Amino acid sequence: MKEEMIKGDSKQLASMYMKEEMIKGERQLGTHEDRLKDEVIKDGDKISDGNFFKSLQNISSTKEEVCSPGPIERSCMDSSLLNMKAQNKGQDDKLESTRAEMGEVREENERLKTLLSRISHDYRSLQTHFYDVLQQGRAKKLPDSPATDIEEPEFVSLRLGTSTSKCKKEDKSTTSSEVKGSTEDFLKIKGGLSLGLSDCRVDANNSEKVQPDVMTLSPEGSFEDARDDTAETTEQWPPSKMLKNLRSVGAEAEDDIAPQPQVKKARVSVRARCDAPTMNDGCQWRKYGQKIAKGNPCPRAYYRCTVAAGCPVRKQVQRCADDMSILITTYEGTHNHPLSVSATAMASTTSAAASMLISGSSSTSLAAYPAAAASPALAFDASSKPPLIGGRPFFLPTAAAAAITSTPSYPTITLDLTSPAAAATSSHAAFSLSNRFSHTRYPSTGFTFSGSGPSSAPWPGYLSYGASLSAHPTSGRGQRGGGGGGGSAPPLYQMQQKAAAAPPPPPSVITDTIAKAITADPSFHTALAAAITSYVGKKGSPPASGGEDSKVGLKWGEHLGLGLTHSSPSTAAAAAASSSSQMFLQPSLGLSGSTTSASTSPVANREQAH
DNA sequence: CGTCTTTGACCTGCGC
DNA sequence: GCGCAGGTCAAAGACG
Repeated sequence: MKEEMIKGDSKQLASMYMKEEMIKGERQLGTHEDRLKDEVIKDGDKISDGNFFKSLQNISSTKEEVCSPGPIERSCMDSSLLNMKAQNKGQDDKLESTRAEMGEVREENERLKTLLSRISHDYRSLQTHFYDVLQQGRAKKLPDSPATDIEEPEFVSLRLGTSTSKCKKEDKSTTSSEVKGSTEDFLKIKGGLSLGLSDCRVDANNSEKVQPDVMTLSPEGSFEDARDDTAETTEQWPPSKMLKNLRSVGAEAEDDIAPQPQVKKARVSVRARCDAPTMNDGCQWRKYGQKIAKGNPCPRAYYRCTVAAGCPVRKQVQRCADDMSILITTYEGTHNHPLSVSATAMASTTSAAASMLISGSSSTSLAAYPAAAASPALAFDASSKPPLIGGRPFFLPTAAAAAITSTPSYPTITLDLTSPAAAATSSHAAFSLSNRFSHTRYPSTGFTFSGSGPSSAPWPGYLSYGASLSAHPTSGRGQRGGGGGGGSAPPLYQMQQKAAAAPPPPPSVITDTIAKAITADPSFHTALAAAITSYVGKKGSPPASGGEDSKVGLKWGEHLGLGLTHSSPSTAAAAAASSSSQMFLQPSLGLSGSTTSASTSPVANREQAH
């Protein structure tokens, strides 16, 4: 019995020993395999698709080496050899599955490559389309009228817009002729091309004298709209009272100007958290009035652009009744002078939004909705710098959310910088559209941009680009002495908005309306292309006009969010004046807002202006 | 002294 | 036509 027990024990011990050896072998094999796998992963980048399976074969051969018994352990391995072989079989199976997996990965990689190239192609197509539009616009303009006439009407257009100021300030040192001259230069340079929408409303009487030749890249009927807009600029700005004065004084040509019905203007409002009295948008402003608006205990301040004499651009600044930290800035009018970079950024941003809005209001049913609540709307006219597409750089500063609001007279688009994104330190802005906007014309790309900045994309899938918008303490005379615009002397671009009454329609209606507007608005596409170009340029290598290299394209494609996003109504307190029916396009604007940077200090600002 | 801000008055558009 | 609200003017004061 004992012997049997001993024999049995020895057998058990022997089998246990063998098992231990087997386990050792397995461990060795496993460890080595893991190591090899790690190596493969580490070197994954270096291993091309073609070499990858070679690598795998190497791994398996290495395994075989590991499995070959050594002389020392031969006695033990003999018995475990069979098990090891079985194990190897299992490993081979694993290897096969891994190979299959790798094949799938490779296929996916190919798909991604294809997708990337397609995105790149889409981008190029968009750019090409932009240039086409640009060329068409120029071609349209050139045959229209002789060169001499081309410039004059443009001037007249601008001059009329500022005629009052001019008349009023003629006795002052500032010469309108200077402004005119600079404007003329710009127009000469750019051929009067306006990428914005201009109000060119010309009545019968004026049409003879004033033939706005402003060319726009706005939608189909854009030219019509442009005329309307220009007229607005030229005839609307001089308040009727001023016109009266002019006439009484004996203004010659102006005598024929018939009283124009209130031309509706599109406005773009910017909501941003800002402790300073006003935001630094790069322009010089002079306060000319203040009023307590109904429904808001905070006074509304009225500013006039003083960068150039006679600049018709005005803005309203008012704090939000619900949240005093929110500053609502409203821009209106068209700059008739070059802008500084920062101002250009802001102008371009708002102009893009306004352009979108205008096209929508003119071609869609926005106007069909009666106004329910007045909101402090602001229209912003943009001038821009010429570096890139069609000589128009596009910066989307810090727009967080775009909202269409309705006012009795003005369609208003609101850029809400108070969204969570605004809290971010990012200075990039994102201007995005909900998927609803994209389904019509760009179903594949969705026209949703992906953020590029490290922290600028609170919403994945957004392209952020633009300049920073910061607050500056403009107390007292911080902005005194409005100098000229930036030294870069950008061409004159006009962007004016037409307005249409629009009440707070159901969000879906608004969304659809905007979708229509956007998808049917070439000007928006233009702005978009410009924005992209600007973005690309910002990435470091300012692309030569018309030639982004493939790298850029890929980069853009990399950031292109294909995922469609849908905006949700911002919870930010809407300005008391703002209608509750705001449709936010998608806040993603990192607003460095109240953070004052050296470059945005009043002093720097002034220097910049000079 | 020149420029800007303040602020009350005035003008205009709109709704009733 | 009247009243309301928004927008603008312009004299007075403040500031550098």
